[in-house]
Amino acid sequence: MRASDQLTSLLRTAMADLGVAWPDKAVIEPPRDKKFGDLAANCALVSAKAAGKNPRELAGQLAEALKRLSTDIASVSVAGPGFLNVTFAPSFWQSRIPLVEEEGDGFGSSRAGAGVRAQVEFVSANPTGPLHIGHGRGAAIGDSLVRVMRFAGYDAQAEYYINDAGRQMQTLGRSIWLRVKELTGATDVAFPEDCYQGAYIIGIAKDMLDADPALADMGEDDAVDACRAYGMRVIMEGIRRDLDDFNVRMDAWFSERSLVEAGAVERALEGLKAAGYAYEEDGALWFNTTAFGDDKNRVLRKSDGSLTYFASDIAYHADKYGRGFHSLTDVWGADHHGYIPRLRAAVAALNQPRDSFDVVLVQLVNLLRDGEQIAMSTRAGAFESLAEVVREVGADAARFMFLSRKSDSKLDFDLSLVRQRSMDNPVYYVQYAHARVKALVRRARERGMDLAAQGDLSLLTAREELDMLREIDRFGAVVEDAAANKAPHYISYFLMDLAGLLHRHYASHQVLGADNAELASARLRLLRAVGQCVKNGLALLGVSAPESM
RNA sequence: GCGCCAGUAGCUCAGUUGGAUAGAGCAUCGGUCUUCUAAACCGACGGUCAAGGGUUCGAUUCCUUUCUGGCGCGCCA
Repeated sequence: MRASDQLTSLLRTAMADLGVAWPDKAVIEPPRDKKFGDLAANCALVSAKAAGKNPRELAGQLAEALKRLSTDIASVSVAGPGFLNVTFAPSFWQSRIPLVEEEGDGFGSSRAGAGVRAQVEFVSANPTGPLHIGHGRGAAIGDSLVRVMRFAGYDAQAEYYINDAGRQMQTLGRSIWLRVKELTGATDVAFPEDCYQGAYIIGIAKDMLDADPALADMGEDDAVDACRAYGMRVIMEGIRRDLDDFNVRMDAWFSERSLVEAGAVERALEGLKAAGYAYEEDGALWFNTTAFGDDKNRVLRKSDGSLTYFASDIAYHADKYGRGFHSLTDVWGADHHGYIPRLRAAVAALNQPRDSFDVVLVQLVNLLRDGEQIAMSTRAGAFESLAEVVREVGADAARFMFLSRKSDSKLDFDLSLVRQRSMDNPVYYVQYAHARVKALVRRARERGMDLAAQGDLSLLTAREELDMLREIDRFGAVVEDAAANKAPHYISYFLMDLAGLLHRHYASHQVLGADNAELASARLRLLRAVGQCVKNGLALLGVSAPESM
C-alpha cells in the first residue's frame, strides 16, 4: 500500500477510536518542505471544531495513536497550528522496490476508476485537409488522457468523429473539381475564396485525373460528387497515417453521415419535440437551450430545411450515451468554448447527469521558428502540418512539449527549441534517465554481476535514495489525479522530478562500483525500479523509453 | 456590451482542489569527468503571485471590483 493510503487508513482508525468523524477536507500529502517529514496531515486542523477540541490537542492524541498503531511510522510530530508531520521508517521505503519489481509495467496502475465506462472524443478534424499543429496538441492530450484513465482503472475509449455530412464536404468536392478543370487547361476557372486553397487540393485533383482522364468530361454534379468522395477518402487516409505516426491510437472512427442516414438525427429532434424543448419559429426548428442556462436559443433545422451541426451533435452525443458510456469527454479547441452551454443543454435534455459530460479546452498553438511566428490557416492553405512538424522534431519531442503545459493556456511551440537536444527540451532529460538505467544494467551484465542478486535493501539509506523511493511511491496517486482532473501534464512534471532525482543520485553515488556487493545489488535494484517507473510514466505520455541514447 | 481562458523570477512555465519560508528549467555568474553515459551534477543570483478590497486560524488558490492580453458571441462550420 502507498504511504499516503497507509497513513490515511491509520488516521481513520485513530480518529474513529477517539470518536471523531473523518473530515471530507482531510488532505494527506507530502509537505512543501521536506524537513517536515514524509507526509503531512491536516485532519486535526479541519476537524478540531467539530470534535470540540483544540487542534493541537487533537493532533497530539492522534500522534500517540499513530505511533502505537504501526511500526512503519518512525516519528510523528505536531507542528504549527495542528499539522501532523509523519516520517516513515526507511524499511518502509525500501520495501517499495519489491513492489515495483512485482508489478512491472503495471506499477502505478490502480482501480480508482473501476466501473466507469468513459469515452474521450478528440481531434475530430473535418476531412477537408491535413492535420495541423493545433490538431496535434489536441491529439496528444486526448490520446494521453485515454492512456492515463485506463491506467487508473477506467474503461476508456478513444474516438474520432468524422464530419462527413456537412456542406463543407460539398465545398471540398467543388474545390477539387475546379482544380481538375484548371489542370485540363480551362482558362476561365475562377477559384472562389471559400474553397480550400491548399496545394494538397491540386495534388488530389492530379491523382484523380491520372486515374481517370474521363473525369473532365463528366457532368458537373456527378464530377463534384466523385471529387468529394475521393477527396474525403484520401484526406482521411492521410489523417489516420498522421495520427499513427504521432503515436495516437483511436478505438473508433464515427461517421456523422452514418448517423444522418440511420435517421438518428431526426429521432433526436423528435425526442426534443416530444419533451417540449423544441419549437418552430420563422420556418426553422429551435431548441430552447436557454431553459438550461444558454445565452440564446439555437437552431436545429434551418428554414431551408437543412440541419445544423448542433442537431447532429445532439444525436451523436445521444448515441454515445446509448452505447453505454456514462463519462463523456470532448477535447475541443478553445475557440469553440461558446459551444459548451448548448451542448450541456443537450445533455440535460437527454436526462443525463450534468457531470457526465466534460469538455477539455485546448488553447491555440503558436508555431514559431527561432522566435518568429509562423502563420497558419487551413483555408488560406498556409499552415504547418502536423506531419511536417513530427518529421522535423520527432513524435516524442512534440508530444512531450504538448503534454508539459496545462491544456488551457496558450502554447508557444518553437520548432528550433523543440528540435534542440537541450534542457529547453526536457523530453531528453527524462528519456536519458531511463537510458542511463538500461546502460547500467548492460554494464553490470558485462562485468558478470548477478542481476538476480537481492542485495541488502536496508543499506539504501542515502538521502538521494530515500528521495527516489518516496517519489516512486507517489506515482500511483499522480496518475489518479491526472485522470480525475483530466490533466495529463501532471505526469510530465512528475517525470521531470523523478528524472532529476535519478540524475542527482547517479552523480553522487557509484552503483556498480559501490563499496560492497550487497550495496551494489541493492542500488541496481533501486535504479531499475526507478527506471521502470520512468518507463511507465513515458508510456502514459505516448513517448518512447529508449534503451540507449 | 456580454461570456470563456490567461496574467507567478529577465524568458518559458508548474503549483496536486485553502496549508507552513511560492518552485523548476532556461538565461547569467562560479564550480564538478584517469571510476557505471558530462544529453549529467553542485552552488549563486533572481518575486509586491497584474492591482485594490473581502471571506478565515491561514489565500497564488475562494468571492468582488479594476487593468492587460487571447478567444468567442450567425438559420457558419
